[in-house]
Amino acid sequence: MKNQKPKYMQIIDAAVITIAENGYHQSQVSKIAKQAGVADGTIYLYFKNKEDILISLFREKMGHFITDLEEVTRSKNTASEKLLLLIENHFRRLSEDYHLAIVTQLELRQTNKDLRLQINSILKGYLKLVDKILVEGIEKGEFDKDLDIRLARQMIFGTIDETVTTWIMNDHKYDLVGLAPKVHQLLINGCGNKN
Amino acid sequence: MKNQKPKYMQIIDAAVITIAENGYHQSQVSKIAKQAGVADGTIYLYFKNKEDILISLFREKMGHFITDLEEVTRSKNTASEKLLLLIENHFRRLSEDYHLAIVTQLELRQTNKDLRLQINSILKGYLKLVDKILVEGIEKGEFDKDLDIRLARQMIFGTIDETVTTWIMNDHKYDLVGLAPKVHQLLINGCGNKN
Amino acid sequence: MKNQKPKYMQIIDAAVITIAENGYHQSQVSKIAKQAGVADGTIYLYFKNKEDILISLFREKMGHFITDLEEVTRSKNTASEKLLLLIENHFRRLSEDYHLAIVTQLELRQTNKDLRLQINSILKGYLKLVDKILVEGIEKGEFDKDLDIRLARQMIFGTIDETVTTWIMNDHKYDLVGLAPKVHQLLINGCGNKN
Amino acid sequence: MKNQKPKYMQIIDAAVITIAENGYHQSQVSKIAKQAGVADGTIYLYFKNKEDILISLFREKMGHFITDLEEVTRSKNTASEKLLLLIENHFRRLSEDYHLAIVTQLELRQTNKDLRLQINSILKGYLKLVDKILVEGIEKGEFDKDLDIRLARQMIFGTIDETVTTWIMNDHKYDLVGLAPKVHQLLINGCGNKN
DNA sequence: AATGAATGAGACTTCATTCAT
DNA sequence: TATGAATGAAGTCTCATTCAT
Repeated sequence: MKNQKPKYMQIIDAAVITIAENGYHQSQVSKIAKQAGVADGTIYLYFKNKEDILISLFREKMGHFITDLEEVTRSKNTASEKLLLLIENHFRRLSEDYHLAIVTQLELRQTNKDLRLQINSILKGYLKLVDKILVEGIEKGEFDKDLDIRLARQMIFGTIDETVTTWIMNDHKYDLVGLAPKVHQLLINGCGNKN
Repeated sequence: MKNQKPKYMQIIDAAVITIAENGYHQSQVSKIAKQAGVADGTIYLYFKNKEDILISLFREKMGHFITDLEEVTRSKNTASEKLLLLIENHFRRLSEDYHLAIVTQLELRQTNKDLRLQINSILKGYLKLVDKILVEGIEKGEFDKDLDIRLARQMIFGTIDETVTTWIMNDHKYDLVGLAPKVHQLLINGCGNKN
Repeated sequence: MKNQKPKYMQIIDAAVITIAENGYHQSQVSKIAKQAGVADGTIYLYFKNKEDILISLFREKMGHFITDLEEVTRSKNTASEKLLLLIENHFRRLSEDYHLAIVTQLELRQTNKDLRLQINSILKGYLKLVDKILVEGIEKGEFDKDLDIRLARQMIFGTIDETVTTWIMNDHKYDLVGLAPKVHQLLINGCGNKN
Repeated sequence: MKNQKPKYMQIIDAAVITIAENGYHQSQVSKIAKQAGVADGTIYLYFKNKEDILISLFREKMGHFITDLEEVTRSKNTASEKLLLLIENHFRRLSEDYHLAIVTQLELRQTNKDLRLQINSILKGYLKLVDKILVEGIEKGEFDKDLDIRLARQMIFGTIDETVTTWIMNDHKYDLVGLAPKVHQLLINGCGNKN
């Protein structure tokens, strides 16, 4: 693990709260520092610059998430079951940390192209996991053998992402995790073997 | 040689090019004005402020698009055919105007919440059209009668959106329109009547 | 008379209204033009620049006023009576045109030094009239023969001016003209106990 | 070599000099900052905005002045003597700081209504002191028992103010403080012949 | 004479980052 | 390590004035 020092995570957690509550453009370094209970300058002892806070935030929070997902899905036998677990975990994770959900779904997208490229590279792990499940499903005959993996992955990720974003935009007033089975069914139908 | 385009559209087109080429945060009003071939102050004869350029841009470009889609889909009989037309048109529209694609998929999302709320309200027309197709499909027995329309809509929009974004992130090096039938098949399977 | 063309006075009157209602800094040339019912550019056919409108405004409105005062005071025999007439006329004039009062007492003072120097030179005629009354009063034995004319003039003008300004600042909610006799008495007698 | 003055007063003093020498409208924040020997941004660590500099300037410079006047006049027994002290101190204060005199008499009056309202509220203390002297003078029989206090106050303030402004407009080429006794005499006795 | 669309210079303010302590 | 006062670059918008019609 990169940095076990308390202040490092302290600042990242402060950034999540600050950004969720004030929005990305109203989250000045000084505001994050105050939330973290450190001086402005201290931030720069732990992060190269402001962008580095955001990338680190995403890496720490989503990196663990992806590792967890890999472990969890290993326990299931079928691709379909793995996909359900993935969706459920994804939804649960963001349901449990509403601040983080706002930050990753809404606020972190207001950043420039460079930052988003770096975020995408972190997301690659997630997409690779989806691909692995798809390949396995095809091999096992659960999914259509002519399935275009790239498109299927985009459908799965796009649907999950859009579902979460809509949930946030509606002030998370309904149960997100409860939607998992239905979303799973939709996606399985999409990938499914028609015959 | 006078430019016959009214200044209003001239400035919007200049904004699309400038933002696509320089990124949202590097598209100063002065840069847009220079691209449009007008003085900085002229911008403010046609737009209330910078944000107004962006909202107008989206409304002009996407508003027409939605109206067009409504007309085009009317010509087809089945919901499935309508959905295919919708996907094809969406892909074609953004394929044909790569600058616009970058702006709507990447750059316009870096804006503040207010602006995105306005953009979302314009998008409502698109989402309503998707809903209409879904309802029709269910009534005609093409789609599962227990289909959750909101989730299906999120799948359709999320998949299309993610497909376009990925295409742009990969520097549009493959044919987007050509993907339409396969994307359509994936989505139809998802919504489809299983029995 | 300098300019008898209707538009000239039309623009000056529009300037008085616009400045009185919106304040000096919110009275753009375009706003004055709209109030006058002419195009922006037309203003520049009658005035060299914006400052010229203000100077002309002051000259037209106050120039006549000073000429009038000279005539009116000629009818009286004593300096004291002349001073009373001067005060009464000054107060009446501004009471009758509240817009003009606001403009000359408050708004026109927010201008730069150059403009105020020109305004002061117009005011010279007024101050000369006061001086003439003072000299006459001394010669006739009404006033102290050792009176410092410059200081006395500053007292008279300063007192009148301050009285009008205070009246405006209090939203002209009391009768200004009615104060004339008392102000006159003060100036003639001062605060002193005569016995 | 560090400047020991706290930055707050350093900036206010710089503003007085800058405004006196360049005029209000040519006193950009950057010019004041340069005069103060600080960076532009530093201004905003001590003042909310540009207007706040001016209000603070007036409060610091005139607030103390009014407090001083209250103390000084307490040492005298008669209202007449107190008035003389007030005039002398007023004149001396502005004679000694010519820059400040220009700023308060000419430049600060070119500001918008909001700012002037705030300035007026600071001036209230001065006017109250005048009122106190007048009341005392009436009670002691020095002044006419029928004296209209509001008008008398306007005469006193108006005369003093006009005298200072005229002195500045004449490039302070004569001794202002030396005028105090005569101004005092005028105000006490008026223009009238005492015989 | 009259129009009014177009011009473009100019300034306040913010905030990521630094560095002396 | 930690601080936080100080920095200074950079951009949106206004509005007096012009000039082609």
